[in-house]
Amino acid sequence: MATSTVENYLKHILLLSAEGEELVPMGALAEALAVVPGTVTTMVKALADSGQVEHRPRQGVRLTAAGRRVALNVLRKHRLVECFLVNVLKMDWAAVDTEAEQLEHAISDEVLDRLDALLGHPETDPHGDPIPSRHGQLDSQVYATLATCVVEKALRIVRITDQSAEFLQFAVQNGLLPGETVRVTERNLASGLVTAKKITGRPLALGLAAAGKILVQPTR
Amino acid sequence: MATSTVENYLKHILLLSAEGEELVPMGALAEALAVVPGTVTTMVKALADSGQVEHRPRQGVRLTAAGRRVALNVLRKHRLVECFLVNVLKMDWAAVDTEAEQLEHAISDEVLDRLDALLGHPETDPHGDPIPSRHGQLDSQVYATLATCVVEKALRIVRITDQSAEFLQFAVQNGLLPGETVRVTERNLASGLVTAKKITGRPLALGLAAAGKILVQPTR
DNA sequence: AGATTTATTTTGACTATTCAAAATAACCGA
DNA sequence: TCGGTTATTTTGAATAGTCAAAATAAATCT
Ligand SMILES: [Mn+2]
Ligand SMILES: [Mn+2]
Ligand SMILES: [Mn+2]
Ligand SMILES: [Mn+2]
Repeated sequence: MATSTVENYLKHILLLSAEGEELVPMGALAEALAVVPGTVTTMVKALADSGQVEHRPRQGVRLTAAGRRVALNVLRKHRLVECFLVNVLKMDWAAVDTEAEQLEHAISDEVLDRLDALLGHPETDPHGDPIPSRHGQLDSQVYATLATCVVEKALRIVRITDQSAEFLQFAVQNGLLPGETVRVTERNLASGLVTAKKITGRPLALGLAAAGKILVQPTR
Repeated sequence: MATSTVENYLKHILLLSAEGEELVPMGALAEALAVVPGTVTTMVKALADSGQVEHRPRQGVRLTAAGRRVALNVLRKHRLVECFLVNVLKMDWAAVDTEAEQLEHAISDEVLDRLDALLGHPETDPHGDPIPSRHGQLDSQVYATLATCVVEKALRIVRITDQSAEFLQFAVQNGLLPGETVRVTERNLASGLVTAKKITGRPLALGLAAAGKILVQPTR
């Protein structure tokens, strides 16, 4: 029923509202969807009429329960498709987001379930992003990032939160992949510079913004 | 570039022009696409403007070389996706056409190539329909059907030319699948009745129209 | 408070795709 | 050759989604 435009709006509202409550500003949504703000206002009013979102004029949007259900299903498709593309078709880690952006609207729930089984019910996609369960549960654990973690401690990378091919390529080239172990050796808030080191490797310098996109966890 | 609407128009024109030359009547196209004839006239004129088809007013449409290239690529996607759904995901033979109808517009050429390799470069889809090659070659062999074949001779089913779930379910239930061997024991043009028999099985009666949808080949 | 900047909404217009219904052309039998 | 099907095209209108630019409200800064 929902067009792929509607699915994209709902998915991005979900993604931009980190956990549940918050109102997503219209401008942020416009930027995420690459449309002008006026377009978002128009569409959001339509989505509100169909009961998928709540629109607080001048403040932002938030998903209704119905809208959230749709959004989670689309997100589940997106991430499972990425798993399939990487694990089965051996596609480039950095390229699959673009592919999944289309496929998430084209696969049925039936295909979704079979893909899920084929892949062995994965819990995260290739970038470490959690896959919503078939019943709409989404892991919302908060992780430290290379910009906020303790210094001089070995940490496991769990997730890369930037889907752009450019950033992902940078990550691959420097071995910053989910599962790898790193240690921040230096962090200078003033200069905005973070230095990280993999167990076996030369020190790597990156800016605070980039460091903040790499989520880590204590190694157990 | 081409929207999925455009891709569907081109694909159906290809399908309706059996081999190359013939003009496809506007009405036939309208029926295949499940839109009213006026819509087809409008769209076909637009497709002609963009150089994908040639429109002979009051006579029909035909693909240009450019349009044919697009159509073959979509058809290749459709049929390879069907192979994937049946062979890898073990989906119902009768249901995959509907799924592929969407997926054919969502997968990239890159994914297409990898699927093709994963499947071992199949030559036909699960219904026996030939898969266009990566370079646009489409097998156009003409086969006999249960409505036209010689009587009392063992023949191998090579293809079922009706994508509807209804007909395909009927075919499965009676074991009329590509690869199976059948023999027409009786054919009465006047009554429009054909009786076929599998090696191991009771005689099966079907109408001429249905019989014409089952393509066969001499067993070698 | 008053002026300025910034975010959001409105307005008017455009593209793509579709339908209903009326107009027209082509074909066909008598 | 005329009148009646039948197929196709036209016309007018609708829906979904989008943009540019102007209007407005809210927030921020003297
Ligand atoms: Mn998408
Ligand atoms: Mn991802
Ligand atoms: Mn299609
Ligand atoms: Mn098929």
